[in-house]
Amino acid sequence: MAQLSSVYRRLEEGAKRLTPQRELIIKLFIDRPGQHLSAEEVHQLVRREFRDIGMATVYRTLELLTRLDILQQIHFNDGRARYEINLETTDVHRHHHMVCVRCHRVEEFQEDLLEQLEERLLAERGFRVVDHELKFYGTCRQCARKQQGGRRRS
Amino acid sequence: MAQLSSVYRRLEEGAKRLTPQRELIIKLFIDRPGQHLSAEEVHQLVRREFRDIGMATVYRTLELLTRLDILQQIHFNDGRARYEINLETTDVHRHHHMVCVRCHRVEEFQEDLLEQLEERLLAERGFRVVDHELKFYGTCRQCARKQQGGRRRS
DNA sequence: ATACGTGCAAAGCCTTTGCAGGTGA
DNA sequence: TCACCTGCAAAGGCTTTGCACGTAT
Repeated sequence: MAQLSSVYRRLEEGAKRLTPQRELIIKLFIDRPGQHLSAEEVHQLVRREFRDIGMATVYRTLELLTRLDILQQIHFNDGRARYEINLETTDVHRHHHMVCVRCHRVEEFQEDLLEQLEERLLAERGFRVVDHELKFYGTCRQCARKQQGGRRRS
Repeated sequence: MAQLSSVYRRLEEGAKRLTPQRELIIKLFIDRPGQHLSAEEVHQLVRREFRDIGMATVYRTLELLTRLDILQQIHFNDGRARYEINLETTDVHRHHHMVCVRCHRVEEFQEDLLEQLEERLLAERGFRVVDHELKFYGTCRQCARKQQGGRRRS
C-alpha cells in the first residue's frame, strides 16, 4: 500500500527502528482513518495485541511520529492531546474539525477559504502563518435529533 | 463604567458575592483588555495587592467567572489554560487569534467570514455550531525582522 | 444560623523523565 | 560494541478537591 510505504520511508529517514510496538501504533491509525485517538485510547487498543506495552512507550512513539510528521497532534480542549494520521492524501491545512459537545464525536470538513485570509494577515499585519486550526463546537445531527425527542417528551 | 457594571450585574445574577479577591481578579482583566492571562499570571499579579491569595482561589474564581460568561477560557496548546474578558463590546464569535510561535505573543483580528460556512455546515451536515475558534500559528512582524537579521549575519 | 468563600495541603490527571535491562546493527 | 528501545516507577506541571476556619446575610 502506497500510504504505508510512505510512512515507513519517513520512519527510515528519521533513522528510527520499526519495532513491533511502533508498527502496531502506526497500523492503528492507518486502519482508522479520520479517527482522533488519545494516548490512553492508543494504549488500550494496542494492548489487545501486545499486552505488555507501557504508557511511556505510547507517549514516546506518539511524540516520535508527530516529529516525523506521520501523526499530527490536536487539542480539543478536553485536557488531553489527540492524534490523527497525516497521509499524503490528506492536506492537513485544508481540513478542520467539528466537535460535538454532546457525544464528543469529531467530524471533519475540507475548506480552503483561509488562504486569502492568511495572505491578508501577511500583507496587512506582517504575520506569516505557518499553521492554523479551525474548530467548530456544537451539536451533531444525531444528538440534535435525540435532544428534540427529549424536549417533546418533557 | 458601563462595562464594569455589566460584569457586576452578571455576578449578582449568579448569586455570588463580590469578595476583594474576586474584585481584584476582575479589575485585572478590565485593566488589560485584549490580554490572555494564565492562572499563574493572574496569581502573580493579584498577589501584588493581596499577598495571601491562594492558587485555589484563583482557579475557583476563574472557573466561576467563566461559568458566568464574564471570562472566556482559551487554549493555545502550551499546556495551560488562558483567560480573556468578555466585554459586551467584544463579539467573541468574530474575534480570533494569531499566536507567534517565537515570542508567544498573541494578536487578535476581527473576521466574520465563518458565518456562511456555519450555515453550510448546518444545511449540508446537520451540525449546529454554537462556538468556534480559529487560530493561526506563525511568526509576527517583529520576530520575522529579528530572524532576517540573524540570517544575514550567518 | 446558614450558606458561602478562603487558604492550605493533598490528591488527580495527563505527560515526561530516569534508569536498568534488553535488542538489533 | 554501541546506539537504540522498552517497561516500570517516579517525578513534573497544571488543575481540582477536602477540610477547617472565617465572614457575610
